[in-house]
Amino acid sequence: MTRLDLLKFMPFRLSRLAAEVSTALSGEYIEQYGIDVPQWRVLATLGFREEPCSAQFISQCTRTHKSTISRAVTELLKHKRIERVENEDDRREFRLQLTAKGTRLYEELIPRLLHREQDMLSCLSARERKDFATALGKIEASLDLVQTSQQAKAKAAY
Amino acid sequence: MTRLDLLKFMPFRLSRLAAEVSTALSGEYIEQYGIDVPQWRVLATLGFREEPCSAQFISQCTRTHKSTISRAVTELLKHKRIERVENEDDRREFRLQLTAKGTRLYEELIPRLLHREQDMLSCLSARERKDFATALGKIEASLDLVQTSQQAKAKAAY
DNA sequence: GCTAGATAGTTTCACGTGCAACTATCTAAG
DNA sequence: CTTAGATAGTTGCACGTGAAACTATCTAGC
Repeated sequence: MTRLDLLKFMPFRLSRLAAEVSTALSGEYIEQYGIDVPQWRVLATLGFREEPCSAQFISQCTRTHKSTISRAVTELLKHKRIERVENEDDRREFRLQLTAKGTRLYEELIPRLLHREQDMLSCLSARERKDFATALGKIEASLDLVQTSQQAKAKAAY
Repeated sequence: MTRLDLLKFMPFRLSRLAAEVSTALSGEYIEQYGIDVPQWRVLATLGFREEPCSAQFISQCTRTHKSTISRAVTELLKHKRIERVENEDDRREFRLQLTAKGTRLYEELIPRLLHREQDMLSCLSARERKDFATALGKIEASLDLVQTSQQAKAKAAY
């Protein structure tokens, strides 16, 4: 009889680890500002890029369902952390960007989160960290998860 | 201004990868039998161990909320894939075990899932796979995620 | 042997999310 | 110009999940 140790089964380990990491992060910092994971993803995308982005673009970049992004955007708008700019060329689409308030929030959040990430990886040597990231990249690629911003733009454009 | 590329941020990558792997697995095989992830976790735990386990034990092993396990157990019982054995020593607790039907299901599922896992990791060399698993183990350990069956038993016992 | 607190498991409730339907707008074909 | 189909974004709905309350049972202290 073939058996399977769940604790050594990669899908389970990934799921467990992702859940733990996510709650560790959102619990300590994100929740503090009353923003949840989807809102954080919107902020992170807008903060990282220079140009304003459409909701569609954010949805594809972050691989988050458009309705989830829509609700996150609504919430961020309500708290004036982002703002919408009408797109003259296509009035279905809105360009989103951080407000001054949103930028401050972003700049407060980033160092903390990066620090947390480093904390989490501090159990690995520099070499191990690099290899781990590379392996992750290969798996992502094989699952067709690698969405470059170029591809997203291309997709968004079509 | 410090920036953060979400696509290179480990927590995001883990979350995305875990979600993708999970749906790939559950979509193709688990859904086929009408069992969801929590039910699969119960089956996997019961199938892997020889002795019947309590719901509590499964909850701790799989790090899944006890109410979720409770619902999964109810569903599995309904379809006669597992059965309950009264515990004479402690009548609050029920011991769970696979039925013959459940065992057949388990034995059908395991090879497929293991194959899927290998598929997923086929983009890595043997060495890379080993290193990846080791790194994952270190991160799990640093987050105190490593729940050995011994610890679970100890916890369950107290 | 009673009582207070702990524990196993269930159930209720609130909430976040994906899907599908919907509105508004754009584009291409005739 | 009109119409059919595509696309951006929103909303209603169904569902799964975690927290907390609840029931039944166990254990320790008196």
